[in-house]
Amino acid sequence: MQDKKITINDVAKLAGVSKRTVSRVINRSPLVGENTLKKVEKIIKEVNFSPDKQARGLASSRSYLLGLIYDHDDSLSIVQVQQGALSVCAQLGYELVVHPCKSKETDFIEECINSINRSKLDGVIILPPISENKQLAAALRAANCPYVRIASVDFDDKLNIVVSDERTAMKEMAEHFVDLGHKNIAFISGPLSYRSSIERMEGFLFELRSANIEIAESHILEGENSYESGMKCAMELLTKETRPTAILANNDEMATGVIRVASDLGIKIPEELSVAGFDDNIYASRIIPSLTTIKRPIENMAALASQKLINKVQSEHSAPIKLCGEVKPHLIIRESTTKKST
Amino acid sequence: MQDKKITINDVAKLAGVSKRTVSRVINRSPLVGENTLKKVEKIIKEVNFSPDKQARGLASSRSYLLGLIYDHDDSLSIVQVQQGALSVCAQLGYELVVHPCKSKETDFIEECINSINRSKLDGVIILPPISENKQLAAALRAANCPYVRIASVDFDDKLNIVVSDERTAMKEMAEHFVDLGHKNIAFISGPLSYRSSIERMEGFLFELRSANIEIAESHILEGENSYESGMKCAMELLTKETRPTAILANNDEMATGVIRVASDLGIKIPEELSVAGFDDNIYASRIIPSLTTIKRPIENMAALASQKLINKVQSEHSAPIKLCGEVKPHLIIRESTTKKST
DNA sequence: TTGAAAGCGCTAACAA
DNA sequence: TTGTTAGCGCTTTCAA
Repeated sequence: MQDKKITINDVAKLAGVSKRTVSRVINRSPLVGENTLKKVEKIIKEVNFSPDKQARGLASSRSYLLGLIYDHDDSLSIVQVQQGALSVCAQLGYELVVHPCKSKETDFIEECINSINRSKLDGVIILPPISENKQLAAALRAANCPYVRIASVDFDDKLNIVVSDERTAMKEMAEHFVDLGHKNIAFISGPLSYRSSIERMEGFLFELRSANIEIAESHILEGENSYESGMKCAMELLTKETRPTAILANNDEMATGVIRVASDLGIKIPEELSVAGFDDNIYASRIIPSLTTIKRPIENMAALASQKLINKVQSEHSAPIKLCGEVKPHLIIRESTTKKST
Repeated sequence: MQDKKITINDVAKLAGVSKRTVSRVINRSPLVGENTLKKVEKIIKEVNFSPDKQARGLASSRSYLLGLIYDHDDSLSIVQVQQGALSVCAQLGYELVVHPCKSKETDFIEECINSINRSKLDGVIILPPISENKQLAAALRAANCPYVRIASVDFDDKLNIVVSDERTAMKEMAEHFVDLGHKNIAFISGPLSYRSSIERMEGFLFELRSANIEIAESHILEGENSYESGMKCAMELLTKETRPTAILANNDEMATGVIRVASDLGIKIPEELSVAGFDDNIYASRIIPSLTTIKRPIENMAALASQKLINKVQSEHSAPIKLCGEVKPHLIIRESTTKKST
């Protein structure tokens, strides 16, 4: 901790160049002679110099802070997301600031923007479902705050969004249901105001139709993506005269609610009822029966989003950014689904 | 967003005072005349001025950034913790930076300290179990970085720690087991290198002894707090000749593992086996059967920790800090425990 | 109780 | 390709 007081001036002196040159080296400016570059870099290493973020920020009006905006109700996978984002941030000298917000309150956008301004965040990553919020995106643009949205559909400039193809993933799920011989299928959608809900639903229904299976309208319920909502919808579905033999829920939370209700009603899963979800949240593999679901590679998506964001933020400066993995969701088959009983 | 450029100079001019005076107002210095104070505060409100954190930080070598240090393996309740901390941070103008770390890697402490220095964090909150790490605390002290630890025992200066009385909570649990008539009880502890594991175990065993119940040594297993570890221990316990009628695990994760194994072995919970955990994590109420457990008010603890930390950071400056609620853990009885079958 | 001036450590014009 | 000179917006000596 001794070396904390080393400043750009010290480096400049030691290297026998000007401050400005050191600054150029730090910022990877191309306008530095090979020799000077080497000399300066050597000194920097030797004295273990790292530039002061605040000073840098004050001078260049950047903060090296990235924000993570998400709805605080819907934060189950937030840990993985943070991990993914951090893996990139740490590498590139950015810090991650968390900002859960309450999308139900009317002034949440204003509140977000204020907070961003106060901390001068260089940019933000927005998680679903508020990543779909148009007003938020517009406000961000107005405030001149770069953002990257994580979403399931391509509703923004390529540079502003990381998408996972949930529609196709849902087809896999539908195939799985078909393979198992289910015909009397029910679906609990997410709120239809979300594009992702529509995507998932359409992907599922479309593929089912290709297999000549049509879900009765009464077997499609609009849920709210919560456990409680899953229970409510399940109760409705499972007390019908002709009960479905398989239920797909828009997410694992709701699927968990379905399993709960089925259990309470004495309906055996998967023997009498197949249930599946979406997300592969932490508990999907641990509940009993373990849940067939679709894994969303949310950690990778967050990493990718960070990369995109930092690229934008650094625009002119060149930054060597490693690209990271796949963002394709895929089916995971577990205990909660099985062949339709005959 | 218009008002972004307003600086302390503008305010000073408008109020007809010097920069320095405005600064005093901002920092709640007592050396300001009543009238001046009012005048300046009025202007500040009018023009919606808020001081620039970076400039402030650069000048005063503070960052208004607090760090949250936790082991990235053990991050299930991290969301609540963040919430609690943020509720306080936001109020007092601090931002929260997340820092998961890998306590298993040898240089994790160095890595932490580096990261703290780089971002000039004003202080950090350390979550269990690494809150118990002595070397980490020592390194923090050496680096002159204020910290507050969240823990289950009082092993540091009052100002540096927020404790929840887990020992007493465990007594409640023991009473519950006794009330249910269990005598053949097993316990899966956490790693015994953790003080919290010891606390919980001793609290439990002690109270049991008061009721003249002694757990056989073979019925006390040391787990690792993970789901998998819970399964492993459960397998051992449930395949013994005389199987326990009740199992308490050191946390919900392990309890979930126990439930899984019992289910696989065809042992009915709670009829044939009572199971309980500790933490009341997100899923404790949702698994089947729902889990009897002890709720740790982790959100409140985090809020309290933030308050303590900010108090330390601001030492001389007076800061109006609302105190927040209880940090007493308590028993929650759900489906997974019941009377010993006769 | 207040103010003037000198930085905090860096980047950004503008020259050279 | 490099250096000089100003600041960024605030806090902090030190005087008044």
